[in-house]
Amino acid sequence: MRIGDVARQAGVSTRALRYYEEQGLLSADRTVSGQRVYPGSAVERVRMIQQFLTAGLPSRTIRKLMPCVDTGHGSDEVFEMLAAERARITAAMADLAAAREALDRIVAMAHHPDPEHCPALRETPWGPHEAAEPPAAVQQSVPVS
Amino acid sequence: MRIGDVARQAGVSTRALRYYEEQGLLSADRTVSGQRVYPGSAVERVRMIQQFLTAGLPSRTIRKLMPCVDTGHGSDEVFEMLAAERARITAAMADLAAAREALDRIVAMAHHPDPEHCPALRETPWGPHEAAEPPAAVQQSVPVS
DNA sequence: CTAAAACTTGACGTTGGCGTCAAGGGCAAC
DNA sequence: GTTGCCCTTGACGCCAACGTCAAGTTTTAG
Repeated sequence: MRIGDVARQAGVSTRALRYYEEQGLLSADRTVSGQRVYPGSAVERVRMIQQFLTAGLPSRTIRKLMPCVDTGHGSDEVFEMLAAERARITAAMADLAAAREALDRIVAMAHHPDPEHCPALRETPWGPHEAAEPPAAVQQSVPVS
Repeated sequence: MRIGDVARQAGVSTRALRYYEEQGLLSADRTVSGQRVYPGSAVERVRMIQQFLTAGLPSRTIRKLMPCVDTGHGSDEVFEMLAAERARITAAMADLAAAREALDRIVAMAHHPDPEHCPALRETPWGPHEAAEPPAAVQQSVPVS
C-alpha cells in the first residue's frame, strides 16, 4: 500500500503518517524512487498509534512502547512506564467524570425552579475551602482608597 | 486576598491567575496602587476553572459558561454548548478506557507464558480491517529494484 | 529606614501534533 | 507525450495555557 491508501483506511492525513515515521512510530519500505510502501498491517498499527495519542501518550512514550507490542516482551523500565501511563489515564478519567458532574450540577441548578438556587455553589462538595470572605481578613492593604 | 494567596490556596501559578483574568474567566478588584484583590470565593472559582480546563474545555468556552454559573441561568445557546461539551467528555472517557484496555492487553500479552502469544494482535477486536497483505496488491509500482 | 518579598505590565519562549504551502519527481491512462 | 493525480522533502504556521525573564513599583518585616 502507498501512503494515501493507508491514510484513507486509517482515517488520518498523510502528513500524520510521515510524522509518525519521523517520530519512529511507524516504518515503511521504499520503492526505488523513494515512495513509501506499507504492509496491510500498517492500518492497524496506525489505529493503535492514534488511540494512544488520543489518550494523551506522547509520541516519545509510544515509540518506546511499540517494540514491546511487536516483540511481545519488554524491559522492566517499559513496564514501569506502562504502569505510570495507566495510572495517568485512570486519573484523567476521574477528572473527566468530575468535570462532567460539575457541568451536570450547573444545568440542574439552572433548570431547577427552587428558591435560592442560583449562586448555591456552597452546597456542593468542592474540595477543601475556608469560610468565604470573613469581614476582616488577615493581610489587608490599602483597600481601594 | 492577594494573588499569591489565591495561587497557593488554589494550587496554581500567579501567571495562570493573570491569564484567567486576561481571558475573562476571573475578575479582581484593585487596590489604589493597582494590586489585585480577590474575595475568598476566588479560590473555589479557580478550582472550578482548573477542573474545566483539565477536562479539555477551552477558556473561550469556560468564559461563556461562567456567567451561567454566577447567575444561575443561561441562554439556550449556552446549554447547547454545555450538552456538546458533555458529549465530548463522555467520548473522551470512552477513548481513555479503550486505550487503557489496549495497554492492559499489551502487558497481559508480554507476561503471559502462552505459545504464539507475541504478535497476536490479530485476535483483538481492533476496528474494521481487511485481509493483512494479500500477496499481490492492486497498485504495485517498481518494488525495490 | 532599608532590604527583602511580593506585585505590576510587557513580551517572548515552549510544547506537540500536526496543517499548509512550495517546488519538484513519479506513474498510469489516454 | 501529456495530462492529472499521487508522491517526495523542507520549512514555516498554529494554537492553548501557561513558563520565564525583565525592569520597575509596593508592601512588609526587622
